[in-house]
Amino acid sequence: MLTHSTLRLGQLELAVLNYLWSHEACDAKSLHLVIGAERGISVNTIQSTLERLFKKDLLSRTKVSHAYRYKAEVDRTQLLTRRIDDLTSEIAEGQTNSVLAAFVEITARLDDSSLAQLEQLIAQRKNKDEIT
Amino acid sequence: MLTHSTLRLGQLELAVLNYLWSHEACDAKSLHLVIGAERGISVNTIQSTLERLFKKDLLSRTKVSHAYRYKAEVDRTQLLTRRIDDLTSEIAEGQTNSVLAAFVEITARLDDSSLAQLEQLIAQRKNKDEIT
DNA sequence: CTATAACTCCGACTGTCAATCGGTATTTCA
DNA sequence: TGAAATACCGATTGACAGTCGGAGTTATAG
Repeated sequence: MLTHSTLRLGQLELAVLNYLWSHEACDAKSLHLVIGAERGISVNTIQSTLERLFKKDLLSRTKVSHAYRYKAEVDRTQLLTRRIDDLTSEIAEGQTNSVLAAFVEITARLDDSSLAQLEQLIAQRKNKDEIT
Repeated sequence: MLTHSTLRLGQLELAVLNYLWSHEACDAKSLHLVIGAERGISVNTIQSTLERLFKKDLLSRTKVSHAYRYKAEVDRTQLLTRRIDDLTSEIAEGQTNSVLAAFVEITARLDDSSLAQLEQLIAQRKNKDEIT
């Protein structure tokens, strides 16, 4: 019994998501032009990948004429949060101190501007909590 | 061509790691007693899993009599850091701001003091840079 | 209104990898 | 030296992403 409830994403799925995170809604055909053609894969492969991501609720779609236009339903931060949450339950088993230690480890490698950005994000968050 | 350079770990591999993170070095037999028996799997399965983790450099081993004793070679924080780094390159493509936002999001949910703790660590870091 | 082009959807096949375990080789110790 | 314990190899299964062909459906041109 292999119950992998954890969200798994392949290379092509990630490429699609990454593209849609910085571009407008696309149909399979135009996505094939920008990420499929250079890989030498068919439009159908892009199509299947889009459907899979749709079924995973990571994309939404609307029919325009006779083609679907796909759009990212979750953003980078949401997906990262979800994946890190998965890691937390898998690896840290609820022990939060290891998670924090990893965050510190990673932030320690950042440059000054990123560090300042992080400070600002924290300040925003603290502010929001106080208001609510 | 499916080049999944990303480190992937199954349920049993994680169970083994989690156990070894909080216990002394073990051989396959004793590990089977604590995590294998309840799952109704054979000692050989534990053995294979240990070997796989060893090949992945996540465990080290020393021969004691005619059995290997396995010990975790990386700790929770190191593995978390590595996996989050993987996510960063997969999902964030080097853009750190989304990663930082996810950190803040997760940290904020932990408990009241964690966010302040993270903030303090950043302040220390910035201070250290100014001195150097 | 119909034929064709475009698109969707389903199913099949492949490759990868964790899980699983049997069988054989090897090692230790009585 | 032989029996018991252990390691190692190989085969099998199951899950899932990637891949694409073909059948079915829809839209638009003529």
